[in-house]
Amino acid sequence: MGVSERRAREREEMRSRILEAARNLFASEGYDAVTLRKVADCIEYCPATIYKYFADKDEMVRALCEEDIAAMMATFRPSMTKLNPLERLISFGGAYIEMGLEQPNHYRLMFMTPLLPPDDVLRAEKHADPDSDSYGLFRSVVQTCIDTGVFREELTDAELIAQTLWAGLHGVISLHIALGADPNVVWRPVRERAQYLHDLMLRGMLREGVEYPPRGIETESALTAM
Amino acid sequence: MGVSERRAREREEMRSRILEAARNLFASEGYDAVTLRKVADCIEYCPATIYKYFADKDEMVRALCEEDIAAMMATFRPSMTKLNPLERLISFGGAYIEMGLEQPNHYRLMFMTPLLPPDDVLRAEKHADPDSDSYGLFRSVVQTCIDTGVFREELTDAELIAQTLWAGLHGVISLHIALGADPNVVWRPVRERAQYLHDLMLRGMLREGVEYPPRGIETESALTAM
DNA sequence: CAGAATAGTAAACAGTGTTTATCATGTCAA
DNA sequence: TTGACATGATAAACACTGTTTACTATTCTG
Repeated sequence: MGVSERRAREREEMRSRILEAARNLFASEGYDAVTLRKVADCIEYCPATIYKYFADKDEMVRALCEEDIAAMMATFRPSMTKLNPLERLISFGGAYIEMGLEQPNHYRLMFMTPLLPPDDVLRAEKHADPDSDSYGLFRSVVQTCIDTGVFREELTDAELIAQTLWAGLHGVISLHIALGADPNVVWRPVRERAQYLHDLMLRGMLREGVEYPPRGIETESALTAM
Repeated sequence: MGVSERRAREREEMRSRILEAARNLFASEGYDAVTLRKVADCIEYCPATIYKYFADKDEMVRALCEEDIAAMMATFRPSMTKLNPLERLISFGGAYIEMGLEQPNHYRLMFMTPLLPPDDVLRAEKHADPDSDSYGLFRSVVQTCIDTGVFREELTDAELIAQTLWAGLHGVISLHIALGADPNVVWRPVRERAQYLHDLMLRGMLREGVEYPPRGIETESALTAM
């Protein structure tokens, strides 16, 4: 009965071939540049064939995005064990920033584009997978910081803290992606702004007596990811 | 020679009629719902006519957005004179948050969508107009705060401060617009998060001894705008 | 070996933003 | 007043989208 396994494998290979054809287009030119006809031409199949592997264009590009982002965040995981909770948090933020700046098209689709009303029950289960649930991982790091007394006494809501830190970094990244080329604003360097806001938020949250680690930690982990 | 004035006026009226037809569609259903054929049907003209008044769809919708956003921000201006610099800053932030939450489609187009390479020289001059340059106004409020000793001594760069505060608030708003309906995140109420991050940033910037004003100021000005 | 399931395709469908060629009309100088 | 001209408006087409349908082969399976 090895035939069904082979079929599944061939199917997976075809799926990957489609995604790889779309990947270059998307990463370099964005969502609109990914045309089903272009992708089909690239792999020498007809456009309708793609619908045998993906429900629609959006599902295809989102699958590709999730793969790539999960892969980038995965390269960051090993360094987590070597650091203390606060360093882990800082390092995670740094990796997130680099990810957004290096893959703006990915970032734009995943974090700056509202997803259609799901009406699809399969999505919810898919995200339960901790590898692709970066937010869940981030929140658990925040929880660890709370448990080890990193934050001020009154800060007990991991969701609020995680969402606030996320929003801050997301603001710098997304504003840079959307308006970074706007000539009407004299932008300060985006990494400096990200660093400054990151520091500002964390210092405002730290319990008195907890020392803020020197910079360089998140830079190292970002370098290993490149 | 009143004929050319009348012509210009008629042209402006027609322009307004187009924009008003597009406004409802856009505000309630977003960019993609604004179809040139729908707009044309609505005003009982043919689609090609719109091109006599706007270069393309993007210019049309952006013109509409700028008008509406400038109008919302304008309702906020009068209250500025009554407040001290720090209160003004806080009030401005509050108005910005309300604007983003009340007009998500406007916000999305103007602050979450990269503008095409301008290659158009007219745009630069247009934005010199201080009424539509909300960022310039905001930065000037920041500068006043610097000049009156609101911020810590080392904070002397109005651009950096303005861009950082903007990024923070933008992060909360844009993340809410893009992923606020994501069932995989247990979101805390968006206004509370905006308030918290706003406070967090400002408190981290305040000079020692400067007291942080109580809440309620920005709520009042937001109410007058409704 | 018959039948079901699947991969793949050509062609069409229903939209989109945009351009072109053409017509009508109101303006203005000769 | 008339002829030239600019302008507003249009019908029709263009060049694309994403997507669906009807129809082939091919391959596996009971």
